[in-house]
Amino acid sequence: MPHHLIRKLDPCASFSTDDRQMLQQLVRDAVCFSPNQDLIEEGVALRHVRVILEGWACCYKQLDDGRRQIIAYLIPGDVCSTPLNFPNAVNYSVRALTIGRSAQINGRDIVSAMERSPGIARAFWFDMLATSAIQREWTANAGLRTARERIAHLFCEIIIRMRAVGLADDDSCTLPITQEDLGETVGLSTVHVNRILQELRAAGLITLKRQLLTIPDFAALQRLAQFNDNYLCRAGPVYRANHAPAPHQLAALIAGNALGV
Amino acid sequence: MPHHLIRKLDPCASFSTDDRQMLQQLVRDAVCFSPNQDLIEEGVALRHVRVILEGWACCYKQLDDGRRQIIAYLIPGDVCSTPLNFPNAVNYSVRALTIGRSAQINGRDIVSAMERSPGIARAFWFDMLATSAIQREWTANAGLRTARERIAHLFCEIIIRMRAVGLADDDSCTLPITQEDLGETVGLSTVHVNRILQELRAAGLITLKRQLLTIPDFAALQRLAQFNDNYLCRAGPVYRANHAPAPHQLAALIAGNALGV
DNA sequence: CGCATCCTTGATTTCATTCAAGGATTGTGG
DNA sequence: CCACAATCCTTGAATGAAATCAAGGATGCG
Repeated sequence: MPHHLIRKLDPCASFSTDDRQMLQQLVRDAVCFSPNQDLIEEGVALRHVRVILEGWACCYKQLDDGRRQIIAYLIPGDVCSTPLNFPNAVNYSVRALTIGRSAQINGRDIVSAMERSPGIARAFWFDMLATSAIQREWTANAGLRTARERIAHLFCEIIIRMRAVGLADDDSCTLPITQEDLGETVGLSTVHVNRILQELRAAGLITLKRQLLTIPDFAALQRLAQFNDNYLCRAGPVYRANHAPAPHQLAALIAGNALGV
Repeated sequence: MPHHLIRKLDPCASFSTDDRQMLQQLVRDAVCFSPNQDLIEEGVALRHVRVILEGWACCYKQLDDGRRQIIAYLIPGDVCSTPLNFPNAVNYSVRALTIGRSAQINGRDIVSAMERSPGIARAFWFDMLATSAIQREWTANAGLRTARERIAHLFCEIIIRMRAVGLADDDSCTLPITQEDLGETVGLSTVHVNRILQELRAAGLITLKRQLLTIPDFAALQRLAQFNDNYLCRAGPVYRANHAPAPHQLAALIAGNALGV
C-alpha cells in the first residue's frame, strides 16, 4: 500500500524483499482527507508517523495575526513528521491541500522495524536528512532569490520530487495548489505570484493550467532559478570507506535508546 | 573540553557522569580558526563531526553570481553537520565569523558512543531535531515577517541560544557579526539592515555597539517579532503519557476522521 | 599614523504590496 | 443540464517597502 514511500526510498536504501514487505505491513489505518483539513495541529504530541499515500498536504506555521507560511509540501510517499520525534510536540501544523489518503506507522513499530532491518533504518535516516536538506534550500530560496527565481526554483524541485515517486511524466505533473498557497510558500503576495506566473508563461518556460504544470525546457528553467539538484539527494548515500556506520551499528544505535515514541 | 556542548545538551539528555566523561574524550584535535576561514566546503564528504568550541561560524549557500545566504549560525557547542551524515557530502559551506577554536569527533567514535550510551544517543538525536526546528523557523522568518520583525526575531533566538551555553548575561551577549552578515541572514541589503537597527535602537528595544547586543526589555522585542520560543526545544522532550485533545480538536476529530493524535 | 573594514546617511529607482474590481472556473443543487 | 455561488484567477492604479547608487564618517588594526 505505501507504494510511493517505497518507490521514493528504494534507490537510496536498497531494500530487500523482506524490507518492502515489512514496510507494507507497517503502514496501517488508511483514511481519506479532504482539502483544508488539518492532519496535524501544532503543539500536539504524536504517537504515530503519518504518511501521505495520495494527494498533497503542506506543513505550515501561522502567526497570531493570521499570516501564514508554508514551510514544506508533502506529496505521496512523504511523512508528516520525523520517524523518531524526540521533543515530541511538533511546532508546525499539517494541512491537506487536496483530497487524498493518509495512513500511519505506530511509533513503537517504526523503532523496532529499524532495529530489525538495516535497510529500513537507512531509509528513514536518509529521508530525515533529505528533508533537512530541502528545508535548508527553502531558507536560502526565500532569503536570496528574486520572486521569479523563487517560483522557478520551487517548480524545479516539485517536478523532480514528483518524478521520484512516479507521479510526473517527462515534463509535467499536477500542481494542485492555488496561487495564494504559492504566495505563502515563497513569501509573495497572491497578486504578485500571478504576475510572475504570467511572465514565466510568456517566456515559454512553463505552462500551468487546470493544476497541470508543464516545464517544456527544464534546463532553461533551471538556469533561471539557479537550481542545483544536489540537495535532493536522489543518488543515494555515498558509502565512502570509513564514516558510514555499518548496518549492525545502526541497528544497535537505534535499539540503544528508547526514544519517547 | 567540549564544555558548551555538554552544557547545551545536558538538560535535554540527562547525562550520566560517564556520559560527560565520554563526550570529553570524544572531542579531539582542537584547532584555532580565524574570520572568513572556511571550515567546511560544500560538496566535501565528511568523516568527522566538527564542533565549535569557541567563537562563531555560519553555514551558508552561495549562488554562482556571488549572492550568499547564511542559513545557520554556529555558536560554541554547536556541530557543523549531522552526527550521522548519511548522504555524506554536505550541500552547504561553513565559514568562521570570528577567531575561535573547533575540534572534531570521529564518525566511527560517535556511532559507537551512541551505541554504548543511551544518554549520548538521546543527546545527538535531540540536537539534530532541534537544529531542524530552527531551520524551519528560519524559513518562516525569511518568508513571512517584515524586515523589522525578522531582525528582532533573530536577536531573540540568538540571546536564548547564547544563554543555553552560558554565554549570555541576563540581557546581553556578544554579536560578532557585521551588518552585511545580518543582511545575508535575513535576506535584506546591508543599508536596510542598518536603518532597521537604528529604528530598533531608537525605540529602545536594543542596544548594539562594539559587537555587544543588549535587549533591555525582552518581552517587548519578543512581542514585536512574534517570537515563540517553543521551537528552541530547551525544555527537553515531552514525556506526556496520553495527549488529551483540546475541546476544539475533539470537535474536528468527531466530525472528520480521527487523525494522528 | 595610515589603511582597510565597517557603519551611516541621503537621493533615487526598482520591486512588490495593497486596494479595488471584474472575469473565469469549478462545483452544487434544483 | 442549467443556474448560481464560491473560489480562484486576472488586471489596473496607487502606495509602500526595500534595493541600489554614491559618499562621507567612524572604528579598529598593523
